[in-house]
Amino acid sequence: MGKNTEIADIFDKIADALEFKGDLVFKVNAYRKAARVLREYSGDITSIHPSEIEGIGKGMAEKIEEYLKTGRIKKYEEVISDIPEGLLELLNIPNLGPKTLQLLYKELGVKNITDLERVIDEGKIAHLPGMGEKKEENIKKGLLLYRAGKSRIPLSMALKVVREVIKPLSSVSESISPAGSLRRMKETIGDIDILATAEKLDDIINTFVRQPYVKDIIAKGDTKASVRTSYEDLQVDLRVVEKDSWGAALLYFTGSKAHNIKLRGIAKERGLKISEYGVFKGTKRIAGRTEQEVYKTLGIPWIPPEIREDRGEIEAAMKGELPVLIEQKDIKGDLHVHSHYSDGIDDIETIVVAAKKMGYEYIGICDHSKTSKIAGGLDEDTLKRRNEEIDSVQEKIKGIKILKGMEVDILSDGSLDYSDSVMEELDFVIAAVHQGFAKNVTERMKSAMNNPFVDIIAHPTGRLLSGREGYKINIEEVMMYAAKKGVALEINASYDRLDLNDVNIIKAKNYGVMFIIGTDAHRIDMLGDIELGLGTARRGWLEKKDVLNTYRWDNIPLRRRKG
DNA sequence: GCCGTTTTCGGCCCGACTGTTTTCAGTCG
Repeated sequence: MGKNTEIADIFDKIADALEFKGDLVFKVNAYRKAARVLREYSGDITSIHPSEIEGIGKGMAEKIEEYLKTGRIKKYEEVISDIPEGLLELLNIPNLGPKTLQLLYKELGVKNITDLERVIDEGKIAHLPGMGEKKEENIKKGLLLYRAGKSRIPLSMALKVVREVIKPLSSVSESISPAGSLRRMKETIGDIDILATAEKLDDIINTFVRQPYVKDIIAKGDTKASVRTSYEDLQVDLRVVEKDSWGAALLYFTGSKAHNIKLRGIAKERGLKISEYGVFKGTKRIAGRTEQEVYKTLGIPWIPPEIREDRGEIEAAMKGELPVLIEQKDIKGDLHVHSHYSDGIDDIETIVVAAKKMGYEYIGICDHSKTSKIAGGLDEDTLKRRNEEIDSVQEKIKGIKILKGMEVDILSDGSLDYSDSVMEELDFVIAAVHQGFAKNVTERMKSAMNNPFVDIIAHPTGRLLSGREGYKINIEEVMMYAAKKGVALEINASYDRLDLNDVNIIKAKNYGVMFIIGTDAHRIDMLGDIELGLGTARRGWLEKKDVLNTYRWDNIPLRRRKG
């Protein structure tokens, strides 16, 4: 874990503690904001003065320096000194906020989750001032959810669910769109947000809560309903608005929260007020039908949802320096597809036909090398046979170039799984770590990059969204070396990887790294995962020129061609 | 605690829904 993250975690804990104690909301927010910007900061915190970062002032900067020097922050130790360990953890329980927790602690002596369970069982909460039967019931429900460990689901699954959820609502809606973190293509999704509009607003709400996928109605009002669905217990929030508010509501509901807060702050400075109903001058609505209209009142162009994270996009928009983000139509081919020669399902012809159908100009067949035995890695003879088959399929199918690639293992001593003479015969090589995750990975990757036939490093951090931590690696060092050597880093689009992720992409781009977006498809229906990789690349501010597989094959700036 | 093209003091995004309330606090997003 980097220093940035360590300090961010402490700031978040300070915020929890202060909130619990009933300190000023603005102070609490200041700590939360500092934690967020620190966590996402793309530079080296030790090489600048922290207060240069927006959201970090004198006080925070002092605490950061204190931590870098001594490894601790006194303020943190002070604020938690009189709070029992494990108490603040209870703030993660839905429907249980700081005020209620403070009440339970003071009046009933609740110090941990066991205590909380006990006072619920004994029915003690309902008798407290401001509490009642229903509040107690809601806390009980929240505790069950918390126990179930309701975690975030992968973007790919959320995209599938949202299509199912929207289907039956389309006929009663005039417009309907996913919003929230799903529209921003975040790698994992907490709950699904949907915005809709129609002549009769309550029709949509009523249709929605009656769907067979609704397991439990959490809340239902005139303009908003929340339900728990039978899809993995996923929560779906539906909000309906008048047509004139569509753009303002879509903006508001898409977030991120930090992006909205900044926009609203800027509006306020100019005597305007932005809400989900529109932009207001006094009581007069001056915009709101489209997102473009809302941004325009602030004098800035429309900002793509994927970068609405308050990571400098609003400032860039004001200066007219928004990136022109990469799009699906820019992708000329997929360079990371496995065939049945290793651990893929489909034969080469099937893959090529599918790739052609996607409109690609080329497709890179990219199997595992010999050491990856479990994944059916190819020895030199099998590789030769595979390449001959590629030649014969190429004879048969025109209009798409089939490339001979390999995902070559980086071995535990940093050497590569094939000799140079084998790799030289290939169109391109992706080098990858598949074993020894804790063994000198940084050095091994650098050593692999010293080989002139290595064009790309696959899934550079090795993390899996489903929980695997990834390599023990200094990723900044790898980025710098990749930039120096002209080796591209992969944005692996496989639903469980999305590696590099958004923040690392921004960092790598700043170092001058080039990228590929590869699906790592093991069957042809996974070629569509390119959508996930594109979303991630866009979240990383990438433009067409940053990504190798947007170039035509004859002028793709591969390392081996640059000499 | 942060911040400043009205401000170094006095602001700090805005609203829906729920449950407890005779006018509002808490939680959530």
